[in-house]
Amino acid sequence: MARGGKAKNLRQSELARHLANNPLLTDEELAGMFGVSIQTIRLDRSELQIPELRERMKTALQASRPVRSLGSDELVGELLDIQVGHYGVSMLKIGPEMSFRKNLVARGHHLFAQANSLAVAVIDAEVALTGAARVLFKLPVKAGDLVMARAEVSSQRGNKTVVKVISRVQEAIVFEGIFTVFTLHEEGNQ
Amino acid sequence: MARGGKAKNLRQSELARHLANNPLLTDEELAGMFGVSIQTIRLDRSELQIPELRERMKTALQASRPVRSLGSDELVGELLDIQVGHYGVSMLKIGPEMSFRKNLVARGHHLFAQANSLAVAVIDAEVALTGAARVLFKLPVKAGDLVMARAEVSSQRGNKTVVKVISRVQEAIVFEGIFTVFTLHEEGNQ
DNA sequence: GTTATAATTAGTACCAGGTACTAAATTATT
DNA sequence: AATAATTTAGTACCTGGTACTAATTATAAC
Repeated sequence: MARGGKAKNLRQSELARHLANNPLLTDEELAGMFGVSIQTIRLDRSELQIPELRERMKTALQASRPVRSLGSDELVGELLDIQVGHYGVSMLKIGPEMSFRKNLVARGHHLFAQANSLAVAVIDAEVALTGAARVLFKLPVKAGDLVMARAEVSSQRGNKTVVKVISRVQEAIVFEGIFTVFTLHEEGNQ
Repeated sequence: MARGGKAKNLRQSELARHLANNPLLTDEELAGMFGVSIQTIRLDRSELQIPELRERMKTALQASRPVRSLGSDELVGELLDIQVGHYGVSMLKIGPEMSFRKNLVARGHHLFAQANSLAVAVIDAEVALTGAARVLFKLPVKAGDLVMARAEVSSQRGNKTVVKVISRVQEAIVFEGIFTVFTLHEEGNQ
């Protein structure tokens, strides 16, 4: 091949795609997949500014840890301020992985998760569970946005607490929710 | 040191703790931290059956990926059946990482995410966004449970569609939601 | 068909972070 | 002092690279 370099471009974009999906692929494996030499893969990577395996693993690990986008952790987002029993504030940075691919609008359940976990965190009890919620997605949130959620306990009777959460992106209200949370005193299972 | 080996035991348990918190530490760094030689660290690791850096990174990455408990994918759960515009069914297996550590009860937003993403998937449009939702968490769901969500389009006027979602664990209704979803025709950004 | 250039492949020296092994030195215990 | 546990040293080898130089092959343009 020469000047055109269509095969090269195609291979490189495929390569970038593969590595984005699976950062654990070695140059040798990639060379096998594309039927080219290891050196070619290394040239491709250097042209595409894609670092080596170990670096990719590191960044992939770091990306998967600190943001705690959703899933394993108790709180979704970063807790900025809290006064248990009264209010709490958390911040969530919307990443592209939290958004629809087509338009990069954040998927609703991420905003819900931030608000829900904040509402539960604000409750002054060992164990608290959401019993009901009413939510409004007032404006679309886009990847890159920083969502600030503020939860306030608005009433508390017995084991039933109502928490209001308002989430903003730069002053604009993007989400509102009213969460009814029930507290359980230990052994709160069934 | 000899028979007792208190210093050794202490160092080894500390080492295990450190590596659990941060799998990226090299033997050299660990040797520095504990003031011993690299060889000692390697002996410790082999006695503790702790693999080398690269392996640790791999397993840490895999642990953070495959479940996709929430985040990157378009649909939360596994799509079992769908008739776009009418109904959809999805299944979600609740893992311990989706639950509160204290009582292994699933955190509400996972059920919400399953229902929300299913409601959006069921809509017959390029782009659909949740505008509002009313949800009820009727029974606690525990780690290990298989949640079946069924979404049905209950009304459609203009760009506004109402979808009802009912989630069950073995016949028992654990979640109900009414989602108001708005469709956008391309370029649906702002 | 020849030629200039792009693209690919080969080869070498070097590096980090290891494994696996052998052997020596150190330290604690009795 | 003798013995056993522990630690350190040293060597050969491995993977998955970087960085560099040089040779080879393909292709478009003339």
